[in-house]
Amino acid sequence: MRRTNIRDVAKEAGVSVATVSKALNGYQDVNPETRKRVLDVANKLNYVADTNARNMGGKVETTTIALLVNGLRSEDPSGFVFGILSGTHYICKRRNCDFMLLTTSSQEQESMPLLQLCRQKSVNGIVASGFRLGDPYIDQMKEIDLPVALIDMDEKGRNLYNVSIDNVAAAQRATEFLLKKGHRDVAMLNGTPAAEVSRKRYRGYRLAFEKLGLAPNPDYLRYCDFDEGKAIQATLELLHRFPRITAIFAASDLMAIGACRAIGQLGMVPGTDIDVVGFDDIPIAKYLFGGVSTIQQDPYQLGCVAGEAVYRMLHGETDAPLPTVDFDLILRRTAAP
Amino acid sequence: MRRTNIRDVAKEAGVSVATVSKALNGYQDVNPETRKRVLDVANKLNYVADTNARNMGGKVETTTIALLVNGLRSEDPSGFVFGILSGTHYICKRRNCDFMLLTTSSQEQESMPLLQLCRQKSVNGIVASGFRLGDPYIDQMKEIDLPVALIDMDEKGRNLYNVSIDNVAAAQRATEFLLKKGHRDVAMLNGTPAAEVSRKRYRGYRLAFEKLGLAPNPDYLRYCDFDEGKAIQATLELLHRFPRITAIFAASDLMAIGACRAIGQLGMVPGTDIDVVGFDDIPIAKYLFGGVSTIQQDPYQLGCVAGEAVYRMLHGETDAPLPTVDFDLILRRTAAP
DNA sequence: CTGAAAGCGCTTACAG
DNA sequence: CTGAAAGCGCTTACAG
Repeated sequence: MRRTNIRDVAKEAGVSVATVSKALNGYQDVNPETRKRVLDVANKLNYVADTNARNMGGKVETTTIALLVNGLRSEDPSGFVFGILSGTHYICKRRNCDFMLLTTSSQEQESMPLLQLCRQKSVNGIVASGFRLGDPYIDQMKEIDLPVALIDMDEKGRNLYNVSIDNVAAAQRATEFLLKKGHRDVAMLNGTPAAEVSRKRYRGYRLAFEKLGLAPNPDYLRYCDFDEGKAIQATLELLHRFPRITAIFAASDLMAIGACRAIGQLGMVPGTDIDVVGFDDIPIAKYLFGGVSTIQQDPYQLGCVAGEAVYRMLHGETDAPLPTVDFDLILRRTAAP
Repeated sequence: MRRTNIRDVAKEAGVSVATVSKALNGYQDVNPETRKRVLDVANKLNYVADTNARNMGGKVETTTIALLVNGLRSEDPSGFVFGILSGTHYICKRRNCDFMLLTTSSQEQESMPLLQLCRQKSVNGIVASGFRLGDPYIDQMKEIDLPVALIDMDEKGRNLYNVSIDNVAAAQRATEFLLKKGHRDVAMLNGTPAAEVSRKRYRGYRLAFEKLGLAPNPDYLRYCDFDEGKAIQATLELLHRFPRITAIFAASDLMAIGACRAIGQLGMVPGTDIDVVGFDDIPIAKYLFGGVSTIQQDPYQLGCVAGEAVYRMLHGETDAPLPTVDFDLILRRTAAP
C-alpha cells in the first residue's frame, strides 16, 4: 500500500507535478480553476506532502524545536518539567513548529556532542532545562549555531538566551519578609553551588540583609542538593547547634518541607516556633503543614517564553523584547504575615 | 556555512559516497582500513547524515512514535500525562525511535483527519491518551494503518492495542474492601459515561456487590466529570438525601478529595464517620486528610507498555505478550483497614 | 571490496 | 499560467 505522492495527484488532476506543488503551497501564479481542481484531488486522495522530501527539495522547511531536558526522571513531583514542556509545546503549536522531546544525562553529554545530537534529530532550535554548571553541553551552547533558550542559568553566547524569573529579587523578597517580621537569625537551605539558581538565591538572601546594614551568619548556610532528606538532617543539625535561629529560607519547596518535618520532629510547629519560606510553589506546598509559604513561579510561563525566544531567534526577530517571567511571594501557615 | 554532507566526507577520505554510506551504516563489505579512514574523517568533519535524506534515499528509516494527547492542559496535577509521557519517551530512547508530542482537541479532530496529521508529522506510530467515547479520532484509530496504543479505552481495531490497568478488577477490589468492612450503603462518584474507565469502574463497583448477592442502590450513583467541585456538591446532596450512606467510592482522587471536603463541611471526619476510597494515587493523595485511601496505578508503566506495544507492532513482533499493568489498593486514613 | 548510477518525493528557477 | 528539468543528500541494487 504505497502512500499517494505528488505524481498521483498530478496524474489524477491532469497537470504537472510542478503545478500541484505550487497550487498546494499557495503560490499565486496558478489559475484559480486549476488550483481548485488540484486541491480537490489532493483532498480526495488524502494526499499529504512527505515532510522529508519537502525539507530536501527546496527552501521550505518545517522547523523543529526540541525541549532538551538533562536528567529527566520518571516522576515530576514539582510539575516543573511538565510546565516547561507544555509551555514550549504550546508555542510550537501556535508557531507551527514540530515539538520534540530530547533528554540527556552527564554521561550522554560526554559521548555525543550537542551539535551532532541536533543534526541527527533534525532539530533547529532548543529549549534547555535541568543543566548545571560544568555540564559539557553548557559550553557547547555558547558556541553552537542553533538558537538555544537556557532555563534557570546565566550564560552568555551568540545564540544563547537566558530564561528565568529574577531569582535574586525573589530570594531577596522572601528574606526581606522574614527580616521585616523581626527575624534576625535566618538560616538558608540552599541547593548546590553547581546550580546557577542556588547562587542567585543566595545573593538575594544576602542582599536582603545588606539593605538593612546587616549580614547573614555564614554558619547558617547549608547545601542540601534540593533533597528533602538532606534538608531534614541539615535542619536538625542547625537548630541543635544554633538555638537562636528562628526562621529558615529554603531554595526549594522540597527542602522547605524537609525543614518543616525536622521542626516537627523537634516538637515545634512550623510557622509558630520557626518560620519557613520555600521556593517554587509545587502542588503539594499548599496542603502541607497548613500551607507552606513560598515563592511562586510558573513553569508554564517559563516554557512559553523560552519557546518564543527560540522561535524569534530562528526568524531573526530579535528586536521586540520578550516578557519577563514574574514571581510572587505566597504567604501561608509556615510563615504568616 | 553549509552543513557538511556525504560528498565532503567522500572527497576528504578519497572514496566514493557509496563507500562512505556503507562504512557509516556498518555494512560488512567494506575494507576495515577504508572503514576506519571514513569514520575518522566523518568524525573530524563533525558529519551527521541528514535525516530527511536518509529517510528518502533507501530502506533505512528513523521511526517516530508520537504521544498524542487529547485535551492537554498547562497543568497536570495528577501527574498522569507526565508519567505516560516519560514512559513512552523512555521506550523511544531505548528503542532508538524519535519521540514527538502531538496534541489535539475535539475541535481539531474535526478539522484534520488522524491519518493526515500523522503523515504531516511523519509519525509512524502513536500512543493515544485522553480520548473519550465519541471522539472522531477513536473511529479513525480502528481503521488507520499506523499502529496505535490507546490508553484507558476499550476499542478493537486491526492495529489498535488497548493499554490500561484492569479497571474493573481495581474498582471491584476497592468496593470489596468497603463491603468487607461492613459497609452496605456505599455511594459511588463516577466520572462521565463518555469515559471508558468510568464504565469499567462502575462495573467493578457493581460486581463487588453481586459477588455477595447484593446490588448497589442506583440512587447512590453520581457523575461528577472527575471534577472536585462537582464531587463536593454531589456528596453534600447524597449525604443529605441518604443519611444511611457510610462509605463512598470515587473513580478518581480528585473526586475523592471533593467528597472528603464535603464530609468535613458537614462536620464529619473522612475515615471516621464516612469512609472514602479514591482512584489513581495522585501525588497529593497521601498528604490530604491524613492520607486518602485509593487505587494506585503507575502512569509511567502505562506509558512504557504503550510505547513498547507500538514499537512491536511496528516491527511485527506481535507474538510475545506485553506485561499487564498492575494496580494496588493503598489504605490510608480515609478508609483504614 | 569499490563506485557509477538510479531513485526516493519534493521544490524552484527557468523557459515557454 | 504551465511544465520539463535540475537538485536536495542520502541509500542501494548492480556491475566490475
